[in-house]
Amino acid sequence: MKTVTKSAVRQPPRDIPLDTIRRLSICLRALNRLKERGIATVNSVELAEPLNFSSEQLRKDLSYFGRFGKSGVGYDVGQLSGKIHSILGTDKVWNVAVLGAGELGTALLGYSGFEDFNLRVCAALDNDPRKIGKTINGVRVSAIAGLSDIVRRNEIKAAILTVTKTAAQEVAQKAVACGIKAVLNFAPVTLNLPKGVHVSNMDVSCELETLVCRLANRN
Amino acid sequence: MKTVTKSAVRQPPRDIPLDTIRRLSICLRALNRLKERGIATVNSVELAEPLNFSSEQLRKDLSYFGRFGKSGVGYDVGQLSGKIHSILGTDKVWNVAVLGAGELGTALLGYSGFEDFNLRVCAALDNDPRKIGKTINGVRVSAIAGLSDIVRRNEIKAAILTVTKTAAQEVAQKAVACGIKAVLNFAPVTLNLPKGVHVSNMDVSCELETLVCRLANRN
DNA sequence: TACTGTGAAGGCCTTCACAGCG
DNA sequence: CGCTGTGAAGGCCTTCACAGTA
Repeated sequence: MKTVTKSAVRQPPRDIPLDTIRRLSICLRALNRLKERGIATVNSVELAEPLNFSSEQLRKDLSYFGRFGKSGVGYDVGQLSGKIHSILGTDKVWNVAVLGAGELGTALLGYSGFEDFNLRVCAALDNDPRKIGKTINGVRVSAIAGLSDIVRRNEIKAAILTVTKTAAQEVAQKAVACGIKAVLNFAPVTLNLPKGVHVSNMDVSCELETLVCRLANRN
Repeated sequence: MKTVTKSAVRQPPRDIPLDTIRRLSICLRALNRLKERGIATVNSVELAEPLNFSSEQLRKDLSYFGRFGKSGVGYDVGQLSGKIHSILGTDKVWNVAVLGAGELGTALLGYSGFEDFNLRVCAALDNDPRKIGKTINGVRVSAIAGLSDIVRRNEIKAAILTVTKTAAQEVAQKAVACGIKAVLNFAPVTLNLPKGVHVSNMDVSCELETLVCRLANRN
């Protein structure tokens, strides 16, 4: 017999659109800002519109996971925030490694956006002897050879790849061999990694180019 | 009467999927790598598969703009590269400004991915007096007050926003007032800008969170 | 023969419209 | 009465399947 508490986060019946997860992440961030301002209740229009998506969209996204609102009222900010944390799996801290301690890696070690999601960059790796041993934003830079140990000790499952495009594929493979299951790739190359490893590309030049293309076509 | 040269890049009949443009950008980069290796001909399977999309997809993407291949053979690398350049509007150089000369802005001033698209970061702006006047990667940092002049002199239409989340909205608005028509936003906030201004979000924490979410749900 | 180009089919996500509920 | 939650409709993009071509 299956017992489900009324307010539990429902296990989604089928695959959730990737964009749903993205929108809920953005909502979570917005909810944190509302909390900081001491706002206790919000409805779907007030929440969604400043984030540039529709209230129906938001309600549909949430409906995959349960029923979190009050008819005629809206959502309790703290409660909804908690629910979305459960949905996203950020109710616990996730440790993350930065691979490549160049300028981009350094920037990410000081990035202010991770806190909303309980993401903690706890390791930085590089092969440049001049960087190894240095401490950047409180994180000590280690040789990539030590990755395996660091991954195990900190239970790291995800890495941010900020090495050069020449090194990216090789370092990514090494990371996967060390147990990394998800890679956020900043290098302007397409990684080819085993099935089951999740890759997301932060392709700066490609994204900028897409913007420019729209300008070029005046639309 | 409408005359169209056989090999011209066709004006697309309707709105092109955004992902089509993204895929063609990635193709262009791959074509450049093939050129460097001296490879003259490529077919749709050889081109698309290493980029993790299907050959049908690639052919469909291209078909919005014309017919560029040879049946039974494939595509001429140099020629296709040129066609995609026309499609993307990168057959001329586009100047871009970086708003915020912190670590992330600095990283982007040294980023190696822009060349494939004829994008040139030619200006860096910041309000920190300690940064103004410094030269980073050959680009002099100016005060944001000077943005309007710089935009006009260099015909800049697109900017990369790397200021803090607190300053992002204000700086973006200022940029739009100076004539910027497209913004690549790295700050972890949702910008609200006038209609007609193109915004693309490089949301590092949100994207990393989406990866982690997939791990958390073991799928 | 081998690969391109493309209508048609299919699938997935968003939008609509409204029933349900406090 | 106001706002949520959700089936149904609609639209857009991808995939399929194959006709066309050098």
